[in-house]
Amino acid sequence: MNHLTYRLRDFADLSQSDCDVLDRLSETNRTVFERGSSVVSEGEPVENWHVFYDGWAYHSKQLENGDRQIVGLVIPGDICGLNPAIVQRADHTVTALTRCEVSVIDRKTMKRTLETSSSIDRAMQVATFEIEAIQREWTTNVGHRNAVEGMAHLICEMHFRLRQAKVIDGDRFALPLTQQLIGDCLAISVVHANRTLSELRRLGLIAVSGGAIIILDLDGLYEAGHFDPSYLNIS
Amino acid sequence: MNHLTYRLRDFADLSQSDCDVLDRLSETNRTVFERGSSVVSEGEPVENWHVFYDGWAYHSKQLENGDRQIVGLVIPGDICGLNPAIVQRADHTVTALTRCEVSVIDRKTMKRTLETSSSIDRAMQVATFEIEAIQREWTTNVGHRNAVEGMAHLICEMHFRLRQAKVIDGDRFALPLTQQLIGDCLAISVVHANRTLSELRRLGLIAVSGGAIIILDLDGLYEAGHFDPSYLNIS
DNA sequence: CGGTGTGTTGAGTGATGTCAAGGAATGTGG
DNA sequence: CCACATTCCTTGACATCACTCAACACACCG
Repeated sequence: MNHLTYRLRDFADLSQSDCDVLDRLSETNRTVFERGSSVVSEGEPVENWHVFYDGWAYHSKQLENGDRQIVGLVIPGDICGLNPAIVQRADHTVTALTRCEVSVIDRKTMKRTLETSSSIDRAMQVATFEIEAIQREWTTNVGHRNAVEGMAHLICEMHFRLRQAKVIDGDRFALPLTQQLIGDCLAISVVHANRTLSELRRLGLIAVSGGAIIILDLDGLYEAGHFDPSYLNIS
Repeated sequence: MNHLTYRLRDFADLSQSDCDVLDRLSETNRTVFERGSSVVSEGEPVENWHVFYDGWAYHSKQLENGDRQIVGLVIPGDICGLNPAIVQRADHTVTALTRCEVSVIDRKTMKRTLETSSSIDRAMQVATFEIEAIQREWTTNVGHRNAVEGMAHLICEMHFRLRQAKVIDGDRFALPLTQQLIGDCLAISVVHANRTLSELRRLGLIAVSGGAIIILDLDGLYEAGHFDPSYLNIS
């Protein structure tokens, strides 16, 4: 069983044959997207499903003044929420943060698969709803929390999701985001992102080393970010 | 055909029998929620589908410090996005802004209906994705736009959705939100919401009269809010 | 007719943005 | 292995948007 299938098992009870189907599905049409390249572009037709076998990406919306709001992060094993059966034109862009291996599954194949297995269908729906719940939390994070709280919350979320997805198992993880991009997640300027990160270090909550975040005080970080992971366990 | 069914026809091709089914569905179990009452409460199990035949509501998340972020507005004919087939516990609260007539449809009945008609199934999925797209736009609105832009955007969105849903047909509509609640949508304080509203009036974009918004200059308002409705037409 | 929720306005404060400059890290071609 | 470019990080000074506190006006309602 590959790790994508493994991941989707968290979302629904999958039979052995479901798992085989998913394994095959994720291994065909494996496409590589280099760091910085667009997987889906705002305004363009959505033709295929994109399932991230490996690599990170971000969902962003472009603003008039050149700013960019990041509306979601994709980690290995995530599906990209844009459902080509429903969405005609993408309302946002998906960009690879690292080199990504993506299973590009065309609409029809996926349709047939979902019709054949209600468990897989359910797993995809649950995954979609998790994205939705995360989105609501982000609105809250960006809106009502200050920079320190928001950044602590973001780090907690990524740590939790990475552990849940079994991508990591300790309190250290690579975060392939520049401070500019972190700022775009939280809707703060680069300069302020930098100061806020320093503040979290000063508080002894995290350390940073070569693009990796080391969580020094998880409880403290949860508290600082008012992080409550229940939104990540909706089903 | 009742107006709820009429609304869902925007989302999928519904046959006459689909419409009949929906009519019957929305007319059974019609429950009234008085202004201020909770339709769904954060943390509690989600047992039923809620389809708003009439009335406004808001989705909100409670914060530690007593603040509240409104993460979405429900207008007549909307479904409440919480899908009881997927979501076990609500990650947010849904509260009636006006007296609401809600069709409360239990999970099993809906399941049977969705299995019977793929068009209805599709309509519900499209409605769900529209909510998701709106949510992304709100994250952007709250994050990267200042108070004037954000408020202009919010008014544009509601005006557009109300027209799309055929709830109104002119440039005037009742907005059953106090300035406190408007502030909670945009993540600004009441005081600032008040000043921002005055600013929009001063700019000659809108007028306010007894809880109703009158749009004086729609193009100007679109521009002020950088409003582009394409996210509301995803399918 | 007083109470309660809502809207309005002023004054002072704080968080975050902008601009600017330089330093560290990383990659590339010679 | 070095020279250089580029990207990213860091820090300081100053500006601004939005917040808080506070007071009062207004309207609806029992």
